Amino acid sequence: MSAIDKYNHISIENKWQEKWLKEGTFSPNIKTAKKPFYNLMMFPYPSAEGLHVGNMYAFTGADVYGRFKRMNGYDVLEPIGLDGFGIHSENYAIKVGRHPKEHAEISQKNFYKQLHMIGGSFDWEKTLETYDPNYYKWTQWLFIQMFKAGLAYKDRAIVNWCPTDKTVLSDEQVEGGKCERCGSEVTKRSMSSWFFRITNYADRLLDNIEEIKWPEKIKIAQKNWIGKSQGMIINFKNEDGSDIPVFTTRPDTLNAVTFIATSDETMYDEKNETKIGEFTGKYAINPFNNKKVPIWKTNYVAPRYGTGVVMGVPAHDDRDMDFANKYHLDIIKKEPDEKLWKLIEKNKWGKIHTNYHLRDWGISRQRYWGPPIPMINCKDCGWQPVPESDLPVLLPDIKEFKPQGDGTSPLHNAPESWKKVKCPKCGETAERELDVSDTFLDSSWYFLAYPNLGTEEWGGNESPLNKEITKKWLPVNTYIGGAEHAVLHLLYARFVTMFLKDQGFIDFEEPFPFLFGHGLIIKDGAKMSKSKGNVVNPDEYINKFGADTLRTYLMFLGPYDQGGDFRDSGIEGMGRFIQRVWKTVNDPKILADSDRKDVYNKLHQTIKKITDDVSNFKYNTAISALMELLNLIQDKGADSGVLKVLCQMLSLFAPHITEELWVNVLHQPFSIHTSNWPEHDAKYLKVDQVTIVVQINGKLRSQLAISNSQFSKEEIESLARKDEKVFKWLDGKEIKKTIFIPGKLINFVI
RNA sequence: GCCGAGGUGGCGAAAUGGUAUACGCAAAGGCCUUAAGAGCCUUCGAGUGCAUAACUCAUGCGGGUUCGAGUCCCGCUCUCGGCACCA
Repeated sequence: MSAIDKYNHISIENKWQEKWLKEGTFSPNIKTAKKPFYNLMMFPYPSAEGLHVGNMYAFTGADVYGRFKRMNGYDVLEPIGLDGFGIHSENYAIKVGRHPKEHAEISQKNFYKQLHMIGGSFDWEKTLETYDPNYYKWTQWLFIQMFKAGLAYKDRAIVNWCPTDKTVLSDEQVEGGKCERCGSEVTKRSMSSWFFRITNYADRLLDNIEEIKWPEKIKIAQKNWIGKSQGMIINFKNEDGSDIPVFTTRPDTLNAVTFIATSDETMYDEKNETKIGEFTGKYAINPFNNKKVPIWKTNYVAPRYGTGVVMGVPAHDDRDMDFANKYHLDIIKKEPDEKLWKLIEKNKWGKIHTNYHLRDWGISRQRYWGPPIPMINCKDCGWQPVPESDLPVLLPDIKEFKPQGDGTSPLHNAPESWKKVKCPKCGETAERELDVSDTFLDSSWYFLAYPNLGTEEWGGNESPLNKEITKKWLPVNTYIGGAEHAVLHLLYARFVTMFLKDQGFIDFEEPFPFLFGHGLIIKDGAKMSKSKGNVVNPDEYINKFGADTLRTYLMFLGPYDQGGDFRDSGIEGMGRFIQRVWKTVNDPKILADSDRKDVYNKLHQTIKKITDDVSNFKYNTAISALMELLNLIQDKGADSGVLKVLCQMLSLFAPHITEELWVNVLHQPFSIHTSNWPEHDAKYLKVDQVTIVVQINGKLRSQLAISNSQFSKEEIESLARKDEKVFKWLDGKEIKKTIFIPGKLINFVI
């Protein structure tokens, strides 16, 4: 390598990160931006170990896109912050014996340090943390708006209870009967909790799915979760004449009902496929034919779906059939009758009803590390919201913050002076709500906050949203994240956005019209997990190879929407590529007179390909095109114009080394990241030397090198027939048909 | 069970219905070096073959459409994700 030094990533990456920060290179002017483009990656929660390579994969893929838009003339806002409130952070703090507040400070420092190291084009003037009182003031404000609109209510209900985290969970936070955070078996408990009426928005949440550009699988997951099903509620009669309402999507099978199955909260088991039942000794009367059918208590009817009672139709439902077989109940084989629908309505035996799987969002958490729910209970006036001018309700700094386990919140340990408060309505002594709100409420609106940080509104009391700025920057242009939030964050954020629109605070109702779901990074063919000991820590690799190499490698692994397999040997190869770029651009010999024509053709093909690929998030093929270009440059030489464009294209993936080359080797004005994205010149794409493929019956038999791609079918055919290899195949055979595709191939059918 | 994404060299992967295996990794041989490392050059789907001649066979399996199928259609199968007694 002689005269040219090996690239030293440590000093150079640091140097440019500091320079970008100092110059505000990636901080658009929120007020005056002409072409605003909001490029957002899903909010990270700072985990115990710090930034995970999976986070880095997500952020880098989003960052590449943001850089591309910036170089195409957009004022790109790419903010980052921490979703640091919540059970996850709190549990870790408990584990290491720290107060959550103290732990948050430590992990914030570490997380932001790592986020600097990965070289994202973040706007460091626009960071936020959900545990910052300036932020959760508005989370509490949002709760109050919900309450004022009649969409927040407190009710005693059967709720999901996680015995390990010692708190209530929403339906969305229960996955296959287990807590989505800690994996413990979730139990049921009757408790008084706050709920948001997300079910009021079920139809809009469902209908709008058609209009948003999201990955199909995420859209389907939301549709299934909302679970709209149309049917009827039919009233069977008890023997005393009272109603037994039954929800069914198959009223046309009312003529084949042989029993009634009721749910039982204590018997119900989501995973148990063995049907258990108990005859109640009572009978119900079918309104259609006045037939008496037995009423059974069962474990297979979901208590919180429909009316919690099902009409048993063994002939048309496998579950009912299993049950009837087990307990020797009647089976009536009758054809379904469409006319029954009308008959039921006409005779008022029942009415048309739409049922949803979606249920109201349980917001209360019996934990410490969250925003206190801003409500006050007065024995005379009932529940009253905290006056908005009194927000935020600060989370009291208490020593006994651990979850209690008896269903009460740790805020019971707060001083009386905090718990007792004057009723905002009558002024008498009243009590604060002691639960905190769900972490997912914090993250349901954070994207609205970033552009509004620092505005007059943000510092005021009316609403955190400046109308003009919000209109300018929102909705989010590209939202990038994993599919694991399909029915959690993504559903809540849509709901909250719709609500704020209805309240007149914003004028759009879909927060993320475009969502790109990236794939999952695995290690050596297996999912990363602590127990397997194969978790990739990005710091190690950044120290060893540099952020540029790691970023480019992650984007090269495979298609961005499919994820990829992280292998140590692979990243070494990418390290070699980055070193080769350094060496090539620094090499004075590369500028020597050379076969420029081939290089220019390749360059312009590459510009076109990379522009197309990056527009479509096909980063892996964009990088391979850059490798091909570099290979050709090494082979044939290049002028500085070619080298500049090479650096610009690579800068999306490897921002530091390319800045260094741009400024200090190619002597271009700072910064490469705000330079204009290159455009391809069509004249270089016209290839004057083409290869025509000659096929016999669709099989490749020969190739013709042709200097003019405009040759006619006749000219090509005669050239092909003269070809020795082709002649051998055609000799003595009758040509039935000739297929010709200009500039590409000719196929003789014999 | 339902829904979604997939199955291509030793490996990660690429291919608007038109040259399958680009790009990279690993491997082998060579150059350089006192040596090692780094770097550079060459080879690299399987088979027959002296061959860098020619041919045959290969994109999970079986059919089909087409001059031509990894790509489109039908039927299987396996893997990975998500949902699930939702009536």
